[in-house]
Amino acid sequence: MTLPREFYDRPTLQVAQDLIGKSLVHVTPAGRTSGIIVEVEAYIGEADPACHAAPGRTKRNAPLYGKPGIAYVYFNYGMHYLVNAVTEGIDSPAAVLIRALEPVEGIALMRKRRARGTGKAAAAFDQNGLCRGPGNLTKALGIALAQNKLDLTGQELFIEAPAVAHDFPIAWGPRIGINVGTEQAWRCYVPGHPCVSGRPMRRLVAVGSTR
DNA sequence: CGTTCGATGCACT
DNA sequence: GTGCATCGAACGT
Repeated sequence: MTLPREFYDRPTLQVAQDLIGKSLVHVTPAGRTSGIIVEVEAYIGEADPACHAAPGRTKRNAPLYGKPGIAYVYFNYGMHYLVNAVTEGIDSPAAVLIRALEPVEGIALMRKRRARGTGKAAAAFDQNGLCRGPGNLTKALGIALAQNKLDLTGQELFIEAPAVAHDFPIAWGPRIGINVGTEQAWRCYVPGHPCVSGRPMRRLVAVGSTR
C-alpha cells in the first residue's frame, strides 16, 4: 500500500519516525529496486540552520516549499545525490532525509549500480552496505536529479507500507554530517541494524519502537 | 580502534 | 571564491 499524501502532511518528526520500517521503491526500465527504511533525519523550517530552507526560498530548495509527499533530490559534494520526502504544508518548508535502507528487491541491480564508475566488481559489495548512507542508497536505487520533485504517491518513486509491518526498535540522536543544528536529536534509526550508517553506538537520546 | 583528507561539481554570497 | 545533509582510503595510536 503506497503511503497517501496525508501521511506526509503532518509534523516532520512524526513522519520521520513513521517512515522507519516502510519501503522505498524505485521502478526504472532497468528493473525495480527497493529497501526497508532504517535511518532518517528531519530538517525542519527556515529556523533550522541545517535545513536547506534556512536561507529562505531559492531555486534549489523550491521543492521544500512544495506540497507534502513529493521528493526533494539534490546533488552534493560533487558526487552524491540525496533524497528527501517533503513534509508538512506548503507554508512550512521541511523534509525527511532518507539515510539508509535494508535492501529487499533488485539486489543484483543495486550491486551493478554501486560498482559503476568504480574499478570494483559488483560482487565485491556487501549486501548490508549497498544502501548504507544517503549517497550510497541513491546510487543503488538509481535516484538522481531526474527524480527531483517526483510525487511519492505515484508509480515511479514511492514509499509503501510492507505487507507485514515490522516491529523495529527506534532510537533518536543528533544528525550526522552537519556543522550547525547538531543540538537537535532529529536523526531517527533502528539501533544495531547492520544497514544503518555511522558508528554503531553514538550518543543515544531517546528510544521507542515502531509499534 | 581513532582521525584526516582527497575526490568532485554546483548553488549561493 | 566558499562550503557543503558524503564516502572510503590512508594514515596515526
